[in-house]
Amino acid sequence: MTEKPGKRNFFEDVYEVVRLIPKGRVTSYGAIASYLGSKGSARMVGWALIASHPFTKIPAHRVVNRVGMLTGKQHFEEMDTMQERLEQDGVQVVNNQVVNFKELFWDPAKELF
DNA sequence: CCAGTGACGGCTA
DNA sequence: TTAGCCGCCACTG
Repeated sequence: MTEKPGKRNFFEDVYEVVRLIPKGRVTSYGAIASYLGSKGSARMVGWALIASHPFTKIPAHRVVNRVGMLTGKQHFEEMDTMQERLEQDGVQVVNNQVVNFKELFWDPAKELF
C-alpha cells in the first residue's frame, strides 16, 4: 500500500501498541490514538489496522470501538474470525459485543506508559 | 485539484 | 436517556 516515509511511523506505533495488548484484554481505537497523540483521529488507527491486516501480523481482534463492539470483524478473513480469536483469548463475545468490556479494557496510556 | 469514504469518538438536540 | 450530526486524518477515484 505505497508506504510513505514519515507517516509510516504512526502505523508502526499502532502495531507496537496492539502487539503489547495482553491476552484476554481489549482496547479501543480512541485509546490508541490518544496514546499516540492524535486523539480524535481514531479513524486513522482503524485505517492503520486495515493496512496492516495482511502485511503485519498483530492481534487486531483485540481492538474494538469504545463501546466494545466488533465493528471491524467484517474486515477479517472471516466474519467470525474476530469473535473466535477473542474467545480463544478468554474474552466472551455476545452479539458482536465484548462482555465486561470495561473490566477487560486495556488503556495503553495507563497500563503501558 | 476536488469530493467521497472509512475498524471512531465526542457533542448536541 | 437515546438518537443523530459533525469533526479528525489519510487514501482512492
